[in-house]
Amino acid sequence: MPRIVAERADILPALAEVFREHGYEGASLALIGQRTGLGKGSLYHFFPGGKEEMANAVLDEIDGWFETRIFRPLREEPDAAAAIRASLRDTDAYFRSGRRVCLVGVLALGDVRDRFAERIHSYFLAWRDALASALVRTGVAQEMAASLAEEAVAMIQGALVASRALQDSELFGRMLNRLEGRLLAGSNPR
Amino acid sequence: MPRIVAERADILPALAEVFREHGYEGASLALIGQRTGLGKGSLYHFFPGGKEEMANAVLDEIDGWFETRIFRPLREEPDAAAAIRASLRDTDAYFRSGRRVCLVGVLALGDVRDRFAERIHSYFLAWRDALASALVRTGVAQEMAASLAEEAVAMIQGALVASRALQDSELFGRMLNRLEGRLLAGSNPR
DNA sequence: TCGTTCTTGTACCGAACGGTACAGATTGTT
DNA sequence: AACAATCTGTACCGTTCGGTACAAGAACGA
Repeated sequence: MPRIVAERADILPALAEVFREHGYEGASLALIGQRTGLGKGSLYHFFPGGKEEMANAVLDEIDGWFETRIFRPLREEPDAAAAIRASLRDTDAYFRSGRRVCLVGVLALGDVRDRFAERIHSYFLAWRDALASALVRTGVAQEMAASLAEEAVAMIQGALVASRALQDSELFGRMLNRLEGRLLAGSNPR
Repeated sequence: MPRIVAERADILPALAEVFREHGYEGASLALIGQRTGLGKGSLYHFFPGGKEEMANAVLDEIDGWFETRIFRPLREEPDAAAAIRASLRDTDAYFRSGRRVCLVGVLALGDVRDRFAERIHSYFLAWRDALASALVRTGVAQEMAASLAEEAVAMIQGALVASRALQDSELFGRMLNRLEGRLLAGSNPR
């Protein structure tokens, strides 16, 4: 029997895409096997806990990506306005201008929300608070920053839904641009 | 065999709730039967086309509700600002302040999007255009109205995702209030 | 009272589901 | 060369899936 994959991290991207496209329940083991190129044997070797462990591994990777690429810069970057601009650019790239969906958002809407409630909660919380922190550092008042951040997080999720529903590939970009304008309205222009 | 339901319209509300809570694929016939109180025999008597026909019937009802309660008033009500305010109030009531989810939005994110693509598309289009029409009548320029309307529709969807993700029962209301402020910024106060 | 039509519960179908068991192939170490 | 550890394909488990078939009960006009 030939070896194909050395580490389970190697298949996480494919795994994530399956969950994104089909949701937790819609991602059958047959589909996962097909898209990752691994049989059930291998899948259960890497993920003894089955689908739930697979989903958690994917969520781990997503958490890690957003933490290093989005959340931490927003919290720590000295030039907060630049960090906000960069985070919106990275967000656009990550979601492929709306062609890709947010797995955490999908899980939040589905009936598996309770199973992953804590992870979903902390992901959204981290995003909102990191953005609020950056806004405060651009000179926005605490309360206003919290409102704007909450709005921004919802806007991004809503833009993903709307861009798919309206099948408008440019809607996501438009929305992010307007969002940038509103978030940085008080700070100096680039 | 006792008769329970006279018309299939009688079970649409329960049917809609099952689809909302579990998505299209997650709504199994067993679950539907349990929640509607009907056996498979009755379900297939009322909906010979199976689940797909059930979902379409639910979407029909949703379309109808929004058309009469939200879209038409937005397009036709002489006092456009009042119509916008009323539509946001009705939206809050319909989605139970975020505790209820938008079935059309859920379908848009899932892998069944293609099967219902046209209905999803026209629902979002109708909402956006009706709102834009009302905004124009309050004195907002055409282009600005289109932007605001697009933003509002996305915001509502995003607020549903965020309120569930953050498990914050007041988020949806806050968001609608801010939305009302932005949409009616140019018109006379109530 | 008798059919006829409408409605319903139940048994059942093949397929697909998530998950398990395990033998055999590959690999690295000795 | 021989060994254990690692990996993987396949067959199989019980359950649930969407959907079909159908007999029997209720309603109702004749």
